[in-house]
Amino acid sequence: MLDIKFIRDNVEKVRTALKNKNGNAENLDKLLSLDDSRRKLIIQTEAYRSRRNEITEQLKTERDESLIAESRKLKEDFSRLELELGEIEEQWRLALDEIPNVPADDVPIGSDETENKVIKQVGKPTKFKFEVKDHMALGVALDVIDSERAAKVSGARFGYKKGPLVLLESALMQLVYKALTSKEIIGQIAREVDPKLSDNIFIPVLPPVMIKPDIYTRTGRLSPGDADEKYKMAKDELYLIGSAEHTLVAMHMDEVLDGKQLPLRYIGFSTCFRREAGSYGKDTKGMLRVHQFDKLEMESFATPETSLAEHKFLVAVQEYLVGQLELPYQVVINCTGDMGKPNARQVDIETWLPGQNKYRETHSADYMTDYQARGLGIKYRKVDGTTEFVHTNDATAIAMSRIPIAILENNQQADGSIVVPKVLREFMGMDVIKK
RNA sequence: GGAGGCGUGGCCGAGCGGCUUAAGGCAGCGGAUUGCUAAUCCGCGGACGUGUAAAAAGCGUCGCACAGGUUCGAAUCCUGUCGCCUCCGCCA
Repeated sequence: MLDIKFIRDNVEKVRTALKNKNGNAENLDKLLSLDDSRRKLIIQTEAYRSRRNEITEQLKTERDESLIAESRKLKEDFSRLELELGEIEEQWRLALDEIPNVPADDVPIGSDETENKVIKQVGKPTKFKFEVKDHMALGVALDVIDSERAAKVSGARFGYKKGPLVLLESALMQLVYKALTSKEIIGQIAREVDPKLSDNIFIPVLPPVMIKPDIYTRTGRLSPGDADEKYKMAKDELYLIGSAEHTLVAMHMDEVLDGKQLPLRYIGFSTCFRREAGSYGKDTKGMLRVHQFDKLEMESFATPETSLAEHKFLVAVQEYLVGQLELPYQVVINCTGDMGKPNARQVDIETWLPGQNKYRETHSADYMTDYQARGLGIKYRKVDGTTEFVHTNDATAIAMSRIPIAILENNQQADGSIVVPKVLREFMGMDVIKK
């Protein structure tokens, strides 16, 4: 959430942000009116409490029936006020949660993904001397993808991945762990972004894949509007996470971190669950958009001074990984209408998919400033001894259904076999995937 | 799922109806003192409201897992919820 004081002092800025992010401007007016009521009620209830405390203080030394009567009377009167305050504060809180983060200055203004801006292209779309197949045609022929049986067992948008494809995913994981826990590699990538940036390695984490509703809300990732996108366990009041980010960022909630250990970087692996409720008819064939996939996600807690550089660093790590795999890609800065509610800035990496003859999103990097940290109560102790909210960043390292698809499609041969990227061969124990 | 125990500030830990303004200690930060370091002494630590151009000071309210209740008054008593620990049961 945003700081209410910031909202009060920057109403027009927040209003513009809300409009640019396709939010409802009425939410802000509602919040401001609730904020006004809330403050008035606080002043009233505090006056009552102050008087009650005075009475209590006097009654410490001697019993006085008239004071006791006054205190009783006060309680009757102000219990009604407190009830009202409680209701207003609840609505105030909900309204505050609905206000999105303010986009960074360089974020393009636009209403949907068509207005995202390509800021960089690396490599060229792969050329073939034969007719290109998509990952489903390749995967079925190689007997490494089976979505028909998955449909019988679990429904649409699921898949069985088999054989060398499983080894390929395992190899990708090992590549990520090896790179992200290497001081040399991380240090080098960091220095190229900003010479002052830390070379702290990423700590591997296997986080829970279920999360409590209130914690989910506090991450800024569960609004009434996007609840439809989440799977919920009916009996247990738990959601299945859509990304390891959700339980990684919440790992340090209500904590005060030691400023000296920042940036605190994690690489989390988890299965991700998405209902894809609003995507009927999109990417219906194949494994590009599925209900369940595995993903390695980077999460970083940094100081406000370094967080933007940290965001750019995470994009650089993504580029390093895609570069290692020798896949053609482009870097896109998302426009205001196509970024998440908690984001101040969002950069996507789109990898070339020959089967679709298009660049498709394989990575996303989210710069949240203190928006999530405020909701989750994550602070750090500064050198002067005071505390402040940390800034959070998250970014995809490798998303499993999509990068293997890119490898299958970009590295296909005329005979339907797949050349394994050089960096994965040692982990996979094979150079070519063939029937 | 059953039985018992326990949740106090960044950490440890006392308090078990008003003497608490949450003792004391550790760590951190600021200051004083000091050839340096160390030691010692003093002060500060959260949230909200008010205050301010903005801050700060000051003032007030809250804050002892969370939510209610009893009481003139609750960290302390009562109820519910959550979490952790021990044992039993189940289980990869």
